[in-house]
Amino acid sequence: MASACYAMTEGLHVMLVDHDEENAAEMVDLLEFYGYKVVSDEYNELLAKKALKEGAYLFVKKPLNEEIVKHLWQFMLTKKIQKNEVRKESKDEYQMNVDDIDKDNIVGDNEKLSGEKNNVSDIEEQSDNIHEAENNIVSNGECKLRRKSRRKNSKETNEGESENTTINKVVRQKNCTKWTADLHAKFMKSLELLGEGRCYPKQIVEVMNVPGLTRMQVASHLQKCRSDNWRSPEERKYNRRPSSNTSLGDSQQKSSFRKFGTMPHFQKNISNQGQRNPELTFPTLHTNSTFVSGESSTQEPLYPPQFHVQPHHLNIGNSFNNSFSSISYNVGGVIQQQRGVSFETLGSQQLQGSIIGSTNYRSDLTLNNGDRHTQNDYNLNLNVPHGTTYPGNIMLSDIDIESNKC
DNA sequence: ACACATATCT
DNA sequence: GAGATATGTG
Repeated sequence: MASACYAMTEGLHVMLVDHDEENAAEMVDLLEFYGYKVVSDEYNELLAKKALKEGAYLFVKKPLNEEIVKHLWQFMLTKKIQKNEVRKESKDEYQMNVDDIDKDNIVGDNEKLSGEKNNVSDIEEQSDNIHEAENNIVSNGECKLRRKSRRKNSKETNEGESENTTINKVVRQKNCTKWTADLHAKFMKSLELLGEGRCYPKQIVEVMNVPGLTRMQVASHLQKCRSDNWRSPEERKYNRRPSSNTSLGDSQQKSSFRKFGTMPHFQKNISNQGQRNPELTFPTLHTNSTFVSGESSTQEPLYPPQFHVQPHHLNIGNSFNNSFSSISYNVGGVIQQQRGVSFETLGSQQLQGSIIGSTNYRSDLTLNNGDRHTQNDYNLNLNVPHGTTYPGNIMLSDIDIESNKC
């Protein structure tokens, strides 16, 4: 290899963006000559800016000369060290590494660079350790370890990044689903359609029919909603949950009601409600004006699907309408709901209109009509006008530029 | 093996 | 705090 620092460059990827195909081809040759993996893309300024925003280390203005290309790795390494130091909060080590890499000295210390490279592939090593552990354990933990391994493999497959295995092992940032108001509304609508006892993440995903949305994401969102007593994100934002509702802490409360695998049945929970341990009685939320329904004990609102977790929300009747109504009337930070309003008559269309009218909904959005969320719904909207001039056309990164970080 | 609920992490 | 990921369970 042409460079003495190949050990450092071989794991690096350079995204080359150049509208001049001839020049791009030359640059690819040059970069590859020095051991960089080149990810060549068509001229795409949006992608370029996005990559920088997402963490690309360098954006070099062309024309590139050989010296720049030859030592791109140093800039990347410096940035990586800095990033690691921020994590470790170890200023001493940081200074040592920076000192070791004399910026005036083009050729770095191969041994130290190799060590740094090992840091880059920490994840690979951890992965190997897992496999080692699996091989060594033959007891009851074997099944669990297998499962762990399977999950791991499955995850890698699902990420759909099989084309570039090197990037796969380094890049772990995932797309971060933004639960926008409309997406959440669609989520809630799905719950309504599924009905009590059928609100499982898998079913919800299917009903929502949002491309790219996974069961895990829905499950996570479901968990969030449940943990906050089925209040919409907007509602949660402006109406804090009373902290003095119970003598038990949240964790204790949750563990007290942990039931795995199956969802509770509506009737069963109603009949059991009066027999619950008084210590486990849940607070009522309607005193916080976030929700209004009949005030009698038999008409306490129910926030499905997890009745056993939120028994204090039980309501015999159209529970979902109540739940949705709560959302409708509390978005935008203003509680508009009035006591005594009957939500039994609120249909989904009313719900939809209410939400759209008070938030930033897209006017063309309709719930559960197969409306596709394009990639832009989940990725950054850079909104960069065509023709914007950028400082250069080569970026060096060790992250997945297609992913959004939380 | 799978999906779930919950805990924990980022 | 939101969302992703890990863990334990049925």
